[in-house]
Amino acid sequence: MGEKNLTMKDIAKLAGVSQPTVSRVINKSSKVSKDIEERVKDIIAKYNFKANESAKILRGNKSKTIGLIVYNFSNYYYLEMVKYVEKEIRKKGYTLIVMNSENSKEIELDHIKKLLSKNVEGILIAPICIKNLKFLKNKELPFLVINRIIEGYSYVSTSLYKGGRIATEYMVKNGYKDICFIGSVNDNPKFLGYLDVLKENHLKISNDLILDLKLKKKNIQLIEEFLKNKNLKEIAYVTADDEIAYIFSNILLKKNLLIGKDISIIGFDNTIIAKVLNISSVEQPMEKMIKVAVDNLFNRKNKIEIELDPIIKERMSVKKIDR
Amino acid sequence: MGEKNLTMKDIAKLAGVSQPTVSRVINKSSKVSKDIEERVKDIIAKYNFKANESAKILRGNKSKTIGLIVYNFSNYYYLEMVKYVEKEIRKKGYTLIVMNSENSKEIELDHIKKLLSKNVEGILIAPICIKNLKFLKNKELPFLVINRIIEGYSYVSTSLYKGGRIATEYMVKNGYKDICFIGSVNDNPKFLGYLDVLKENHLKISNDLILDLKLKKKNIQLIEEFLKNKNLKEIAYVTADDEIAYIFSNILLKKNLLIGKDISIIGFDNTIIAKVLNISSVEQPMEKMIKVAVDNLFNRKNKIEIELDPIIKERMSVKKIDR
DNA sequence: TTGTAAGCGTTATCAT
DNA sequence: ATGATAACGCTTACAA
Repeated sequence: MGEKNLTMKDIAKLAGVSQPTVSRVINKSSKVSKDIEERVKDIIAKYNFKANESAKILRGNKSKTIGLIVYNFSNYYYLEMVKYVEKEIRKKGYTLIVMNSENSKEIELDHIKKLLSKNVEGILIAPICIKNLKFLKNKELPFLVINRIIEGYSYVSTSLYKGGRIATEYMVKNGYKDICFIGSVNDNPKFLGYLDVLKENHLKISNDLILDLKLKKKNIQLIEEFLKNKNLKEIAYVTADDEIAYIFSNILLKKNLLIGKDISIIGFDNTIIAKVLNISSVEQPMEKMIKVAVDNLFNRKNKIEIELDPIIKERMSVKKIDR
Repeated sequence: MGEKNLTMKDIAKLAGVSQPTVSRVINKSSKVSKDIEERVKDIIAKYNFKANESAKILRGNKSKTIGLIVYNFSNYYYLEMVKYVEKEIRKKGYTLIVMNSENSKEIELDHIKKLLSKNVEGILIAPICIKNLKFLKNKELPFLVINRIIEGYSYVSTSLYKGGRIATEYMVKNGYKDICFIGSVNDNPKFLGYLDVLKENHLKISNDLILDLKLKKKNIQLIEEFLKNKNLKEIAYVTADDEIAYIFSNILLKKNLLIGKDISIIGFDNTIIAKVLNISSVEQPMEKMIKVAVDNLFNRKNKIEIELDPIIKERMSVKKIDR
């Protein structure tokens, strides 16, 4: 009980050979006689020996580790990302370090520096600060922006602009003229997609139809205000994410308005929330995105700019209306 | 672009001092003259230098890293765990390696060996194989079983037995005599809690009330069978997790049975699913559990056996009935 | 106060 | 085919 990790030296002594020979057996880096190989392998198996990675890395070996930095975990979307990234890199024999920057530039930079000092082979980052990316760019380390499109950097993302578009187009196709956008408006491609579709269809663009807030419980009054004097059944709601759709729909339900019957709403991200809530949602093909990202993280010769198309996962939360 | 990571030697050269002096400045390990300190610090800041961790570890320093091994990520419960573990250890300046053993003993052992070779300072593990724990026990490394109670090992967990009890007692208190258990029965403390409460209250224990299956879509027929010839409105449903509650409730809803009105059901884990579904659920105090686990991972002198109490998060999915 | 040198556990380059 | 040895980048004991 309480044994220190064995070293190659220990294994070597147990096998009665020199330490480099153990290394040779493990790495098959040069010929070793059959009987010595057997002997060493047996001891390695018996003790579940695994060579110290720090020493290997210091010597110049790969760390077989990548880092994932996201700016929050409150959205289930990013938690799911952890699941897929771990799965995808494990296939390649890699290990995952997970970091949350909590929307802080300083924490994000700390994380990046830490990953560099840990000799990771690559970084996947959902960034909040371009300056930090600039710093990373000056390094030898491969990195890829995920889930955001940032000019001048390699990224693998889903087009949130297109997401905003297809959600809005979906409502247009279902006959709606008054289409609300609920969610953050600033610097939000989803919102731009929403606006463009309205313009193209000569539909009303009005502050009256735009609810720009992070929905919190204390905002219920604001929402009540927002809903006042509206013919609710003729309005469609495009939300910036499922969480918002959830909170919003909850409020509507308290007014005895039934989703898919009285109210048309579409979520974003197709998380477990949309599934359970049984509402349509714009799905970002997460698994595919992560697969593409991981595949491209290392083979990166040129800049990579991949923008995947979102799709709508339909769940009957939008009813057709006659115009 | 493409710069290699700097070393202390590089910093030393830039500052015109010896490499150990740089180390001294960084670690404040001994006195350094004011002006040299300034000079070195400026260069470190300018280049965002951070010392190579592999070298430090090899030299005997702490890795400031811990590993988390869980046996699956399909349950949202474990994804949430990632969030809290990362948060809790980040407070202490630690970094998190996340691994999924995918219910495989072999993968689990590989993960453990990998973490050892990476010189992590501790391991939190939701294990599937006691033999692997035994292996870990022979090492110097602190580790803690989370979310399971395994005799002979240190653990921080929530009592699933008590969880099964309070869920069942809740139904008893609400007047039910026929209480169903839905979920895996083998080696499941929740199920034992359920059984004990039924016994203590002299209530019917019958295979007719126990649905032992992992609910999949293809099992719908089995469920239909299960529900046949039952007076549904007089039965309460205790489920082994929210996911099961979700699938089950979906089936009930298709029969136009309304939760909280026609059907009484309680979930387990109080995940986002229960929240969105708006059903009561047995909550394991995850954040607290992780806090306790992380706090105790390193300060472990003796064996630690902490079993937290679950609580019921009430959401009106259980209606009282007259007996 | 500062520099020199040893050593952590590997891999790779030499000899033998 | 195998062993001795240097080097990776750091911390620490020792020398100056």
